[in-house]
Amino acid sequence: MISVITKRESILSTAAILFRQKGYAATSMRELAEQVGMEAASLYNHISSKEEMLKSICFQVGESYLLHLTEVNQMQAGFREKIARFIHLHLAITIQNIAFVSVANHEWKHLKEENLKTFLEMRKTYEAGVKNILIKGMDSGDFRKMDPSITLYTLLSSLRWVEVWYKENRNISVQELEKNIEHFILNGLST
Amino acid sequence: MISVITKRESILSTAAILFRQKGYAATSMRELAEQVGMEAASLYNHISSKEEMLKSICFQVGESYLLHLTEVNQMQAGFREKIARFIHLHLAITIQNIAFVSVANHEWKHLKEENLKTFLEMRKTYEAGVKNILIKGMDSGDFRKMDPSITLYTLLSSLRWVEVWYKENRNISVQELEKNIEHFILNGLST
DNA sequence: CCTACCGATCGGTAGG
DNA sequence: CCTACCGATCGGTAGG
Repeated sequence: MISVITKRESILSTAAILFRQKGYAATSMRELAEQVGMEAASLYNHISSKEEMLKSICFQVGESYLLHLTEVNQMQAGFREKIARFIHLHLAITIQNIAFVSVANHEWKHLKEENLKTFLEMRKTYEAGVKNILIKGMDSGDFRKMDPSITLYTLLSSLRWVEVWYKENRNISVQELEKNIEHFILNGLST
Repeated sequence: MISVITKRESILSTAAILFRQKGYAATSMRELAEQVGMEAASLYNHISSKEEMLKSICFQVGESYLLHLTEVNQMQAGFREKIARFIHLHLAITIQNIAFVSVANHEWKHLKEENLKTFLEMRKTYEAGVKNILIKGMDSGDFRKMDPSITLYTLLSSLRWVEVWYKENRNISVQELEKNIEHFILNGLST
Protein backbone atom coordinates (compact mmCIF):
# COMPACT_ATOMS: atom_id res chain seq x y z
CA MET A 1 0.00 0.00 0.00
CA ILE A 2 1.33 3.42 -0.93
CA SER A 3 0.87 5.99 1.78
CA VAL A 4 -0.63 9.20 0.47
CA ILE A 5 1.09 12.21 1.94
CA THR A 6 -1.00 15.31 1.52
CA LYS A 7 0.47 18.78 1.44
CA ARG A 8 -1.10 19.37 4.84
CA GLU A 9 0.65 16.38 6.36
CA SER A 10 3.95 17.48 4.91
CA ILE A 11 3.47 20.97 6.35
CA LEU A 12 2.60 19.57 9.79
CA SER A 13 5.58 17.28 9.71
CA THR A 14 7.96 20.11 8.81
CA ALA A 15 6.34 22.34 11.43
CA ALA A 16 6.89 19.69 14.09
CA ILE A 17 10.59 19.49 13.24
CA LEU A 18 10.95 23.28 13.46
CA PHE A 19 8.88 23.60 16.64
CA ARG A 20 11.07 20.97 18.22
CA GLN A 21 14.33 22.58 17.11
CA LYS A 22 13.55 26.22 17.86
CA GLY A 23 10.38 26.17 19.94
CA TYR A 24 6.89 27.14 18.81
CA ALA A 25 7.12 30.86 19.55
CA ALA A 26 10.51 31.26 17.87
CA THR A 27 9.41 29.53 14.66
CA SER A 28 7.97 31.93 12.09
CA MET A 29 5.43 31.10 9.44
CA ARG A 30 7.82 32.52 6.83
CA GLU A 31 10.52 30.10 7.94
CA LEU A 32 8.12 27.19 7.80
CA ALA A 33 6.96 28.29 4.36
CA GLU A 34 10.53 28.41 3.11
CA GLN A 35 11.23 24.89 4.37
CA VAL A 36 8.08 23.62 2.71
CA GLY A 37 8.84 25.49 -0.49
CA MET A 38 6.07 28.06 -0.77
CA GLU A 39 5.21 31.58 0.33
CA ALA A 40 3.91 32.17 3.85
CA ALA A 41 0.50 33.28 2.63
CA SER A 42 0.06 30.01 0.77
CA LEU A 43 0.32 27.95 3.92
CA TYR A 44 -3.12 29.20 4.88
CA ASN A 45 -4.71 27.19 2.11
CA HIS A 46 -3.79 24.07 4.09
CA ILE A 47 -3.91 25.16 7.69
CA SER A 48 -6.04 27.76 9.36
CA SER A 49 -3.55 29.25 11.82
CA LYS A 50 -0.24 28.64 13.54
CA GLU A 51 -1.97 27.43 16.66
CA GLU A 52 -4.19 25.06 14.72
CA MET A 53 -1.02 23.26 13.59
CA LEU A 54 0.18 22.99 17.16
CA LYS A 55 -3.20 21.69 18.22
CA SER A 56 -3.19 19.06 15.49
CA ILE A 57 0.25 17.84 16.47
CA CYS A 58 -0.47 17.71 20.21
CA PHE A 59 -3.84 16.01 19.81
CA GLN A 60 -2.51 13.35 17.44
CA VAL A 61 0.12 12.39 19.99
CA GLY A 62 -2.34 12.43 22.86
CA GLU A 63 -4.73 10.17 20.99
CA SER A 64 -1.97 7.71 20.10
CA TYR A 65 -0.96 7.36 23.71
CA LEU A 66 -4.53 6.95 24.91
CA LEU A 67 -5.10 4.27 22.29
CA HIS A 68 -2.12 2.22 23.41
CA LEU A 69 -3.20 2.57 27.02
CA THR A 70 -6.53 1.00 26.09
CA GLU A 71 -4.68 -1.88 24.52
CA VAL A 72 -2.67 -2.47 27.68
CA ASN A 73 -5.79 -2.33 29.82
CA GLN A 74 -7.46 -5.01 27.75
CA MET A 75 -4.59 -7.46 28.16
CA GLN A 76 -5.19 -10.65 30.12
CA ALA A 77 -1.86 -10.79 31.89
CA GLY A 78 0.02 -10.01 35.08
CA PHE A 79 1.01 -6.48 35.98
CA ARG A 80 4.67 -6.97 35.20
CA GLU A 81 3.69 -8.06 31.69
CA LYS A 82 1.32 -5.13 31.39
CA ILE A 83 3.99 -2.64 32.38
CA ALA A 84 6.48 -4.25 30.01
CA ARG A 85 3.94 -3.95 27.19
CA PHE A 86 3.20 -0.37 28.21
CA ILE A 87 6.91 0.49 28.03
CA HIS A 88 7.20 -1.15 24.66
CA LEU A 89 4.25 0.71 23.15
CA HIS A 90 5.22 4.03 24.67
CA LEU A 91 8.74 3.77 23.28
CA ALA A 92 7.50 2.63 19.89
CA ILE A 93 5.26 5.68 19.49
CA THR A 94 8.02 7.95 20.74
CA ILE A 95 10.68 6.68 18.39
CA GLN A 96 8.42 6.53 15.36
CA ASN A 97 7.10 10.07 15.84
CA ILE A 98 9.92 11.75 17.66
CA ALA A 99 9.27 15.30 16.43
CA PHE A 100 5.52 15.13 17.11
CA VAL A 101 6.10 13.64 20.57
CA SER A 102 8.68 16.28 21.40
CA VAL A 103 6.29 19.08 20.45
CA ALA A 104 3.45 17.54 22.45
CA ASN A 105 5.81 17.21 25.43
CA HIS A 106 7.32 20.68 25.39
CA GLU A 107 5.24 23.09 23.31
CA TRP A 108 1.69 22.29 24.46
CA LYS A 109 1.90 25.24 26.84
CA HIS A 110 1.39 27.56 23.87
CA LEU A 111 -2.08 26.16 23.28
CA LYS A 112 -4.84 28.50 24.32
CA GLU A 113 -8.14 28.17 26.13
CA GLU A 114 -10.23 25.28 24.80
CA ASN A 115 -7.30 23.57 23.09
CA LEU A 116 -5.18 23.81 26.19
CA LYS A 117 -7.99 22.54 28.35
CA THR A 118 -8.67 19.55 26.10
CA PHE A 119 -5.01 18.65 25.91
CA LEU A 120 -4.57 18.76 29.67
CA GLU A 121 -7.63 16.56 30.08
CA MET A 122 -6.17 13.96 27.73
CA ARG A 123 -2.94 14.00 29.66
CA LYS A 124 -4.75 13.68 32.95
CA THR A 125 -6.73 10.70 31.66
CA TYR A 126 -3.54 9.05 30.48
CA GLU A 127 -1.75 9.56 33.77
CA ALA A 128 -4.73 8.30 35.75
CA GLY A 129 -4.81 5.15 33.63
CA VAL A 130 -1.14 4.39 34.12
CA LYS A 131 -1.35 5.15 37.83
CA ASN A 132 -4.22 2.73 38.08
CA ILE A 133 -2.09 -0.08 36.68
CA LEU A 134 0.65 0.74 39.17
CA ILE A 135 -1.73 0.78 42.13
CA LYS A 136 -3.31 -2.51 41.15
CA GLY A 137 0.14 -4.00 40.71
CA MET A 138 1.11 -2.85 44.19
CA ASP A 139 -2.08 -4.27 45.66
CA SER A 140 -1.54 -7.60 43.96
CA GLY A 141 2.02 -7.78 45.29
CA ASP A 142 3.65 -7.62 41.84
CA PHE A 143 5.16 -4.25 42.65
CA ARG A 144 6.58 -2.90 45.87
CA LYS A 145 4.24 -0.56 47.73
CA MET A 146 5.35 3.04 47.31
CA ASP A 147 3.82 6.43 46.67
CA PRO A 148 1.78 5.99 43.45
CA SER A 149 2.23 9.55 42.20
CA ILE A 150 5.98 9.58 42.63
CA THR A 151 6.15 6.15 41.02
CA LEU A 152 4.00 7.30 38.10
CA TYR A 153 6.09 10.36 37.32
CA THR A 154 9.39 8.60 37.79
CA LEU A 155 8.19 5.92 35.39
CA LEU A 156 6.90 8.38 32.78
CA SER A 157 10.06 10.46 33.02
CA SER A 158 12.24 7.42 32.52
CA LEU A 159 10.41 6.92 29.23
CA ARG A 160 10.26 10.55 28.26
CA TRP A 161 14.02 11.08 28.25
CA VAL A 162 14.20 9.00 25.11
CA GLU A 163 12.63 11.78 23.09
CA VAL A 164 15.16 14.28 24.42
CA TRP A 165 18.37 12.29 24.49
CA TYR A 166 18.11 9.39 22.11
CA LYS A 167 20.20 9.78 19.00
CA GLU A 168 19.94 7.17 16.30
CA ASN A 169 23.59 7.54 15.42
CA ARG A 170 24.63 6.20 18.81
CA ASN A 171 25.18 2.51 18.52
CA ILE A 172 22.19 1.65 20.68
CA SER A 173 19.44 -0.27 18.96
CA VAL A 174 15.79 0.19 19.84
CA GLN A 175 15.69 -3.35 21.22
CA GLU A 176 18.65 -2.77 23.48
CA LEU A 177 17.20 0.54 24.61
CA GLU A 178 13.89 -1.05 25.44
CA LYS A 179 15.41 -3.99 27.27
CA ASN A 180 17.63 -1.75 29.40
CA ILE A 181 14.89 0.69 30.32
CA GLU A 182 12.46 -2.09 31.15
CA HIS A 183 15.04 -3.73 33.36
CA PHE A 184 15.90 -0.44 35.04
CA ILE A 185 12.25 0.30 35.77
CA LEU A 186 11.59 -3.15 37.16
CA ASN A 187 14.85 -3.60 39.08
CA GLY A 188 16.75 -0.34 39.36
CA LEU A 189 20.50 -0.11 39.64
CA SER A 190 20.84 -3.00 42.03
CA THR A 191 22.42 -6.32 41.24
CA MET B 1 22.53 37.67 58.23
CA ILE B 2 20.26 39.69 55.98
CA SER B 3 20.50 38.69 52.35
CA VAL B 4 20.94 41.67 50.07
CA ILE B 5 18.80 41.33 46.98
CA THR B 6 19.91 43.65 44.26
CA LYS B 7 17.58 44.95 41.58
CA ARG B 8 19.44 42.77 39.09
CA GLU B 9 18.79 39.63 41.11
CA SER B 10 15.15 40.50 41.44
CA ILE B 11 14.89 41.04 37.67
CA LEU B 12 16.60 37.71 36.96
CA SER B 13 14.36 35.92 39.38
CA THR B 14 11.22 37.38 37.82
CA ALA B 15 12.56 36.63 34.34
CA ALA B 16 13.13 33.00 35.31
CA ILE B 17 9.54 32.66 36.46
CA LEU B 18 8.23 34.14 33.22
CA PHE B 19 10.59 32.16 30.99
CA ARG B 20 9.43 29.02 32.75
CA GLN B 21 5.74 29.84 32.43
CA LYS B 22 5.64 31.12 28.86
CA GLY B 23 8.98 30.17 27.35
CA TYR B 24 11.88 32.52 26.59
CA ALA B 25 10.78 33.57 23.10
CA ALA B 26 7.20 34.27 24.14
CA THR B 27 8.22 36.46 27.08
CA SER B 28 8.56 40.13 26.16
CA MET B 29 10.80 42.65 27.84
CA ARG B 30 7.76 44.88 28.36
CA GLU B 31 5.99 42.12 30.24
CA LEU B 32 9.03 41.49 32.40
CA ALA B 33 9.33 45.23 33.07
CA GLU B 34 5.71 45.39 34.17
CA GLN B 35 6.17 42.49 36.59
CA VAL B 36 9.25 44.14 38.03
CA GLY B 37 7.55 47.52 38.20
CA MET B 38 9.46 49.68 35.77
CA GLU B 39 9.51 50.63 32.09
CA ALA B 40 11.11 48.25 29.59
CA ALA B 41 13.89 50.72 28.76
CA SER B 42 14.90 50.89 32.41
CA LEU B 43 15.68 47.17 32.57
CA TYR B 44 18.75 47.85 30.48
CA ASN B 45 20.40 49.68 33.37
CA HIS B 46 20.64 46.32 35.12
CA ILE B 47 21.01 43.81 32.34
CA SER B 48 22.59 44.16 28.93
CA SER B 49 20.20 42.12 26.81
CA LYS B 50 17.48 39.52 26.95
CA GLU B 51 19.93 36.77 26.10
CA GLU B 52 22.37 37.90 28.76
CA MET B 53 19.66 37.17 31.33
CA LEU B 54 19.10 33.71 29.91
CA LYS B 55 22.84 33.10 29.94
CA SER B 56 23.11 34.18 33.58
CA ILE B 57 20.30 31.87 34.63
CA CYS B 58 21.59 28.84 32.71
CA PHE B 59 25.19 29.27 33.84
CA GLN B 60 24.26 29.68 37.49
CA VAL B 61 22.39 26.39 37.39
CA GLY B 62 25.17 24.64 35.51
CA GLU B 63 27.75 25.79 38.02
CA SER B 64 25.64 24.65 40.98
CA TYR B 65 25.31 21.19 39.55
CA LEU B 66 29.01 20.91 38.75
CA LEU B 67 29.87 22.01 42.27
CA HIS B 68 27.73 19.33 43.86
CA LEU B 69 29.21 16.71 41.56
CA THR B 70 32.65 17.65 42.85
CA GLU B 71 31.42 17.14 46.37
CA VAL B 72 30.14 13.66 45.54
CA ASN B 73 33.38 12.74 43.84
CA GLN B 74 35.38 13.66 46.92
CA MET B 75 33.36 11.41 49.21
CA GLN B 76 35.06 8.44 50.80
CA ALA B 77 32.20 6.00 50.50
CA GLY B 78 30.69 3.17 48.49
CA PHE B 79 28.94 3.81 45.21
CA ARG B 80 25.47 3.28 46.58
CA GLU B 81 26.16 5.98 49.17
CA LYS B 82 27.60 8.22 46.48
CA ILE B 83 24.55 7.87 44.28
CA ALA B 84 22.25 8.46 47.24
CA ARG B 85 24.16 11.65 48.05
CA PHE B 86 24.07 12.66 44.40
CA ILE B 87 20.29 12.23 44.32
CA HIS B 88 19.94 14.24 47.50
CA LEU B 89 22.03 17.18 46.25
CA HIS B 90 20.45 17.17 42.82
CA LEU B 91 16.95 17.30 44.29
CA ALA B 92 17.94 19.96 46.82
CA ILE B 93 19.22 22.30 44.11
CA THR B 94 16.16 21.58 41.97
CA ILE B 95 13.61 22.28 44.66
CA GLN B 96 15.35 25.37 46.00
CA ASN B 97 15.73 26.96 42.55
CA ILE B 98 12.89 25.48 40.61
CA ALA B 99 12.39 28.36 38.17
CA PHE B 100 16.10 28.67 37.39
CA VAL B 101 16.46 24.91 36.95
CA SER B 102 13.43 24.77 34.70
CA VAL B 103 14.83 27.51 32.45
CA ALA B 104 18.23 25.84 32.28
CA ASN B 105 16.54 22.55 31.38
CA HIS B 106 14.19 23.82 28.70
CA GLU B 107 15.20 27.25 27.43
CA TRP B 108 18.96 26.83 26.98
CA LYS B 109 18.37 26.17 23.29
CA HIS B 110 17.77 29.89 22.78
CA LEU B 111 21.36 30.64 23.74
CA LYS B 112 23.56 31.61 20.82
CA GLU B 113 27.06 30.79 19.65
CA GLU B 114 29.59 31.09 22.49
CA ASN B 115 26.99 30.96 25.25
CA LEU B 116 25.38 27.89 23.76
CA LYS B 117 28.75 26.24 23.30
CA THR B 118 29.82 26.90 26.87
CA PHE B 119 26.54 25.67 28.28
CA LEU B 120 26.66 22.44 26.32
CA GLU B 121 30.22 21.88 27.50
CA MET B 122 29.17 22.26 31.12
CA ARG B 123 26.36 19.79 30.59
CA LYS B 124 28.67 17.33 28.89
CA THR B 125 31.14 17.55 31.77
CA TYR B 126 28.36 16.94 34.25
CA GLU B 127 27.02 13.94 32.38
CA ALA B 128 30.48 12.46 31.98
CA GLY B 129 31.07 12.79 35.73
CA VAL B 130 27.84 11.06 36.66
CA LYS B 131 28.39 8.35 34.08
CA ASN B 132 31.81 7.76 35.56
CA ILE B 133 30.30 7.05 38.98
CA LEU B 134 27.85 4.61 37.41
CA ILE B 135 30.54 2.78 35.49
CA LYS B 136 32.79 2.46 38.53
CA GLY B 137 29.82 1.23 40.54
CA MET B 138 29.12 -1.42 37.91
CA ASP B 139 32.77 -2.48 37.86
CA SER B 140 32.87 -2.77 41.63
CA GLY B 141 29.74 -4.89 41.63
CA ASP B 142 27.62 -2.35 43.53
CA PHE B 143 25.41 -1.86 40.48
CA ARG B 144 24.18 -4.30 37.91
CA LYS B 145 26.06 -4.15 34.63
CA MET B 146 24.00 -2.41 31.98
CA ASP B 147 24.47 0.14 29.22
CA PRO B 148 26.05 3.16 30.94
CA SER B 149 24.49 5.78 28.64
CA ILE B 150 20.97 4.44 28.97
CA THR B 151 21.47 4.16 32.72
CA LEU B 152 22.77 7.71 32.93
CA TYR B 153 19.87 9.26 31.07
CA THR B 154 17.25 7.18 32.82
CA LEU B 155 18.73 8.24 36.13
CA LEU B 156 18.93 11.93 35.21
CA SER B 157 15.40 11.88 33.82
CA SER B 158 14.05 10.31 36.97
CA LEU B 159 15.43 13.31 38.82
CA ARG B 160 14.48 15.88 36.24
CA TRP B 161 10.75 15.14 36.34
CA VAL B 162 10.65 16.77 39.76
CA GLU B 163 11.11 20.19 38.22
CA VAL B 164 8.25 19.58 35.81
CA TRP B 165 5.72 17.73 37.92
CA TYR B 166 6.39 18.45 41.54
CA LYS B 167 3.81 20.72 43.14
CA GLU B 168 4.34 21.83 46.71
CA ASN B 169 0.63 21.77 47.40
CA ARG B 170 0.49 18.02 46.96
CA ASN B 171 0.93 16.40 50.31
CA ILE B 172 4.31 14.95 49.46
CA SER B 173 7.18 16.23 51.57
CA VAL B 174 10.66 16.66 50.16
CA GLN B 175 11.91 13.89 52.43
CA GLU B 176 9.27 11.46 51.21
CA LEU B 177 9.96 12.43 47.62
CA GLU B 178 13.65 11.86 48.02
CA LYS B 179 13.25 8.54 49.79
CA ASN B 180 10.87 7.21 47.14
CA ILE B 181 12.99 8.30 44.18
CA GLU B 182 16.17 6.93 45.73
CA HIS B 183 14.45 3.63 46.35
CA PHE B 184 13.02 3.52 42.83
CA ILE B 185 16.42 4.22 41.28
CA LEU B 186 18.16 1.59 43.38
CA ASN B 187 15.47 -1.09 43.26
CA GLY B 188 12.85 -0.30 40.64
CA LEU B 189 9.25 -1.42 40.88
CA SER B 190 10.04 -4.88 42.14
CA THR B 191 9.27 -6.18 45.58
C1' DC C 1 -0.26 29.47 -4.76
C1' DC C 2 1.50 34.44 -5.27
C1' DT C 3 2.00 39.72 -4.68
C1' DA C 4 1.12 43.23 -1.83
C1' DC C 5 0.08 44.70 2.31
C1' DC C 6 -2.02 45.44 7.29
C1' DG C 7 -1.72 46.61 12.32
C1' DA C 8 0.68 44.96 16.21
C1' DT C 9 4.54 44.00 18.67
C1' DC C 10 9.29 42.98 19.22
C1' DG C 11 14.30 44.08 21.41
C1' DG C 12 16.81 47.79 22.00
C1' DT C 13 18.75 52.95 21.88
C1' DA C 14 19.09 58.18 22.38
C1' DG C 15 18.91 61.56 25.36
C1' DG C 16 17.85 63.45 29.39
C1' DC D 1 14.53 55.44 35.69
C1' DC D 2 11.44 57.66 31.98
C1' DT D 3 9.65 59.51 27.30
C1' DA D 4 9.98 58.94 22.73
C1' DC D 5 11.23 56.41 19.21
C1' DC D 6 13.79 53.11 15.70
C1' DG D 7 13.96 49.34 12.18
C1' DA D 8 12.70 44.64 11.95
C1' DT D 9 9.65 41.12 12.06
C1' DC D 10 5.49 38.93 13.37
C1' DG D 11 0.74 36.27 12.06
C1' DG D 12 -2.53 36.84 8.99
C1' DT D 13 -5.77 38.85 5.00
C1' DA D 14 -7.40 40.75 0.36
C1' DG D 15 -7.66 39.87 -4.04
C1' DG D 16 -6.51 37.65 -7.88
